[in-house]
Amino acid sequence: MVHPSNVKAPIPPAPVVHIIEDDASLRLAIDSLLRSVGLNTRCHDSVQSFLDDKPLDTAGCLVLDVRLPGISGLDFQATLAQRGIHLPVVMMTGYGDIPMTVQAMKAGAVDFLTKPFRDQDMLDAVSTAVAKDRQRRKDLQETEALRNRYASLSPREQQVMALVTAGKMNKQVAAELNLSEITVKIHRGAAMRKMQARSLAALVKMAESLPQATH
Amino acid sequence: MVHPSNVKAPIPPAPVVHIIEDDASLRLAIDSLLRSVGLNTRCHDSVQSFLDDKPLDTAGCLVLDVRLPGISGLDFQATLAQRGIHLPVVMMTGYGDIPMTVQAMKAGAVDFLTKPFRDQDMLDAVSTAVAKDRQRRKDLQETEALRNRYASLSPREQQVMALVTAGKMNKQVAAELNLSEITVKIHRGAAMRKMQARSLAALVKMAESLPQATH
DNA sequence: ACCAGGATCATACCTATGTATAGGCAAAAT
DNA sequence: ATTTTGCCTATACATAGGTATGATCCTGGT
Repeated sequence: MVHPSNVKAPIPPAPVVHIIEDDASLRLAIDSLLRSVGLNTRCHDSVQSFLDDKPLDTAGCLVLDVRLPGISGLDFQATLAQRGIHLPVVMMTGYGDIPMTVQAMKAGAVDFLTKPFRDQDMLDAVSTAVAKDRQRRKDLQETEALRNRYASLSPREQQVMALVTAGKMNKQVAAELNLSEITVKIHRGAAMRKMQARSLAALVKMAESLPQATH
Repeated sequence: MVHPSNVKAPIPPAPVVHIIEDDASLRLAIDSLLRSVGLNTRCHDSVQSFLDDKPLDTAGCLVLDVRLPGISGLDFQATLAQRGIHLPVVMMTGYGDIPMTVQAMKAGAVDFLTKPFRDQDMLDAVSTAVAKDRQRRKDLQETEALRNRYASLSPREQQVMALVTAGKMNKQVAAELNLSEITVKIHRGAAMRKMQARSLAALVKMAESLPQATH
């Protein structure tokens, strides 16, 4: 008999906190703090080390020093965005000033901690950041499934779906696309089937949440 | 003949910047700076003065000192939220620290300027804040019109609309509400008319954007 | 050469939806 | 007391939507 957890457990996704900090002792301190509350961690002494590693398939967050060898943590935020890495960032600093803080927060940092910080503050920030990433991934997963289904529609079916969800009647769609009404019905039915929409209302809602960017 | 601007001009909404700063000279400096670029302003030396005045019917923003007589600017942010005042806030400080900055930004401040700041920084922040408020008011206006129409529906019509926009067929709605199908059709038709929806798709979209909170 | 899939259309049939007309009932407003 | 309003129902008809069957045409790949 197999242990239940190997059979039906959804397996808690085990978030990974990526620590990027060049000071070894602080890095280790954060590492053991986070591990003490059951979080998985990956330690890096530079951004390059993180970029080479990047297991981005699991939820998590970044804990990032502002002052890093070679690049500022603030600039690195921009780099992350460019590369499509959307892990929430918890920023740390020893010698930060307010403009720096403002910039980091505007760029979407979850928190900005000044060294030395209290353990609890770090834990709270990481907890918030991880929750944020979980939510983001959940949303992403939902719309991705939708996109896949949408991509499986033939060009015509996509056209018909667009007009139908815009509120047009079959005959109007037919007129706009120079088709017979019966053909529109065929495409419409195929779109409903492929999109797994059991009602027009459901299809409209899907169409609504489709145009969302990749975040 | 009347001047064209008095006839068909949509009248630029004239945003108002509310300045709350107890230091008279700085207050005047900000006031003249903002007026120099054509913005309307209201000056206050305390939060009470602002709360007594509050012409909140026009778009605009708040320029707020962190240290104010009687209350901290940070606490005042919470007060504003409680009172349903959603003007974007540009925070200023002479002696701010990073935790303070983080808290203000988390609470939604548009920017956090350290005195002395450059004129251009203030102008940029105010410009962003005003644009934000314009967008918020625009969104609000749209959903408000929708809410009014929804409020004009009878309870039954609202029920029917909810089920119909959830994708149920008339007969299913009838079963759930213990009605005859024909009655559902009546309510459904009335809902479409009152909501000014020319198609089911339109009604579904309206239902989607209705539940939004007041921001 | 052959086949699969996409696109097109037709006939036929059934179901779903919309509206008009007409009536009954109860609560609230005038 | 009367009117209005919301709510409920029915019959009848018209339009819209959905699906099945069958067929033609084209294109890209085996």
